[in-house]
Amino acid sequence: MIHIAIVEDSIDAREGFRYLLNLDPDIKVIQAFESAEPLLMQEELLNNIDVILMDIELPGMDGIEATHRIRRAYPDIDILILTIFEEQDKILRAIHAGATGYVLKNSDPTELVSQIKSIREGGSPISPHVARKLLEQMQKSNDQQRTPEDYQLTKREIEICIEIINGYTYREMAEHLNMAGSTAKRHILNVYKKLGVNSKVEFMKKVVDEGLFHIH
Amino acid sequence: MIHIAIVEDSIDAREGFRYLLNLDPDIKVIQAFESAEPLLMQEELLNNIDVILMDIELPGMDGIEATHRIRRAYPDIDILILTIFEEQDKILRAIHAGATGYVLKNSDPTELVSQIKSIREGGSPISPHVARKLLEQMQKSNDQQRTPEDYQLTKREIEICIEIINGYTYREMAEHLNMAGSTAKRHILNVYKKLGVNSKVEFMKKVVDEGLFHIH
DNA sequence: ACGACAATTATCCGTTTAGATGATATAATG
DNA sequence: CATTATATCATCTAAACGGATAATTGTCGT
Repeated sequence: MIHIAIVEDSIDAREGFRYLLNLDPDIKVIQAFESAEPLLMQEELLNNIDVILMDIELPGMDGIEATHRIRRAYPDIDILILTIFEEQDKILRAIHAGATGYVLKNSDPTELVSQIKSIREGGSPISPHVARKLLEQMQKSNDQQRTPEDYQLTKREIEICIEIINGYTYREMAEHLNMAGSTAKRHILNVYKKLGVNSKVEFMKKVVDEGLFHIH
Repeated sequence: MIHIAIVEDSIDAREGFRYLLNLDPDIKVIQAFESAEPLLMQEELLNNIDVILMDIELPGMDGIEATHRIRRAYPDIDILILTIFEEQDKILRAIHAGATGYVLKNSDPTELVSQIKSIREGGSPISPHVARKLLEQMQKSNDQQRTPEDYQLTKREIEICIEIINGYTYREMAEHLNMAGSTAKRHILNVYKKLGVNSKVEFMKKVVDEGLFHIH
């Protein structure tokens, strides 16, 4: 039996979902809310539900913020975003807030039950248009990735780059790599020329922008 | 009419998909291949198909590499990965290679037609288990994000931080913000104390690591 | 053998930083 | 009212940095 709470400000949608879901013998809608705050205060309820259907636009706290708070306090609850919004911005924020799925309200409502069941089986239902936005986001960030080879950095220069990224001074990196400070500097300046930058900070920026060297 | 090519090494699966898809009046399977290389050489074919169903494990070039090459040369072709693999690694590589969708072979085969049609309508069908892996990936990297507020940076200090990130010197940022260079410095050093760093480079590293300030 | 490049070191110069110290003014807090 | 935090400016020092120039060594390919 899957226990469900609904947070949805439109009474029609709210009661529609409640009715639809209760038709399934494996699902029980415990309570439906028109805003997030009342749900957040029901501690004993939150300890006994499995899935929350969450709208984004709500009076008071929005569904993304609510998702964030609930997931932090009750990591076992799965939250399925159910909304009309398909802006990349909202989608990403919802996912970062910890949403388990993101379904558009214009989807086939009869599929909602199978989507909820799929959540309990370890899946994350995502409407195709939402998924497209996600993929585009992931592909975009990967578009103009560069590598040290693209700039024809030499072995030694690459070592130096890593030292810079780790915040060392000329002297320190020279010690680590067994060379004179002046040599370390020579290499760095060559790297600057090759990358077209003029300082460590610009260098760092370029490294981050282009994903040169995988930091962390 | 949606024109389709299939790349799938198992003859049973290949002919099964071909049969299944040809049942739909809006879909026509132009050709089915058992490996990627023959498809890549059919230039005139590639100029006339809309969607490719692509397996990952193939004799010779794998489906991910094939996806990469096709997408680079024919960006208008949508590629739907259709595979048994649900490892995060393969999923991510396929997406970075430019896949438009990623469906598991154990999905309901009768849904394949609607998934292909959803692609042509700008969607990206993704099996729920695959989507879960994607969301987990996106959420993981977002775990220990910090904000300027977490370090109680003041308005002025935040302005200074942005100047640093943009690579300006004390003097330059002082001009931009209408203050003396010494004041700019004063602020920076305060920021360093609050963040626990000792130089611009360490500052940059922290900003990158913790996602303080959204660069770009 | 020659040239091109990588790697190494050094020196000089002016600028920029980090760090310390001190001072003033204003707003918020207790 | 006293205290604290913020914002402002100045001065000083030592270290680090960016830029230019020059020289030596080894390797690789032509």
